[in-house]
Amino acid sequence: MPRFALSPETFLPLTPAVFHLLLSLVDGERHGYAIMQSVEQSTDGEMKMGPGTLYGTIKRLLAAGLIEESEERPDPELDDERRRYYRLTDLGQRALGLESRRYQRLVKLAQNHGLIRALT
Amino acid sequence: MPRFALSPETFLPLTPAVFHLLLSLVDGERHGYAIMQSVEQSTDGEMKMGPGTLYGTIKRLLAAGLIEESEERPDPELDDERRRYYRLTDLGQRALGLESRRYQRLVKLAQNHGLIRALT
DNA sequence: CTATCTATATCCGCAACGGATATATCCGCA
DNA sequence: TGCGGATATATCCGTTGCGGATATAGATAG
Repeated sequence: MPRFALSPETFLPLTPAVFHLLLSLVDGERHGYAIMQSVEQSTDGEMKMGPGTLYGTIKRLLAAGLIEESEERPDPELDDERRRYYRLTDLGQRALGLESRRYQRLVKLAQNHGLIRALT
Repeated sequence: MPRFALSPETFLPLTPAVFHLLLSLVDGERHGYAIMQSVEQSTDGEMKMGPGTLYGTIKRLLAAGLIEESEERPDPELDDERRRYYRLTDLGQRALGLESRRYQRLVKLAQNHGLIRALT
């Protein structure tokens, strides 16, 4: 936990790995391995996150205060004790929102220059 | 110049610095210092590219074949001999288009998760 | 009972970023 | 005409982050 609450702008731009990891937590808690699968699935296999990137990035995001570990466990029947669950902090949520808006402006720029068409 | 023409997909995802540099060349040739100013201006000062990032990135993009140096000089009256002009290669153009579309899909994802609103 | 998947974690080489520094030219202006 | 700030390119190098390889071990299916 950082001694001073940093403003989310200081983390921008996010690296692609960080962006995808945060995005995979936007709907609720997930454990590491599930994040890995979620990133690959939501990008149709385009983005693959190996264990080195995954756990290294988790560690950095914890230290930066963008995610935090959850103590809640699911039903013991469905649980796997090895798992460690993570969720977005308010700071992480805000950084993700800001970065998404940044992407949106870049898409607009690219459209204005004829690189891509607007979606119908 | 690479011995084998790589497909543009192999360069994805682009780093933010690379993306902005390529984007600033999409409308035509520019010299290094003008790229720096263009990036800052087109992002309303949000993205600032110092000389270390600028010239280091230019060197890497030349080696990768995404940009190339232009031999054409403007009117001698308007010219500054110190300048070195660069333009996108076909490969660079394609990589930029692919990355823009990738951003577009990510924006869509973020919208579906309520992180941002769709633009009118 | 054994192979494969799940799950976490660390190591470490490599690439990229980016501030600092250096050098020199261009240009407006006093 | 000469002074200073903006223009312009380039390198150096410390720090960060990526990402494949490797290790360990419990869960699961056949």
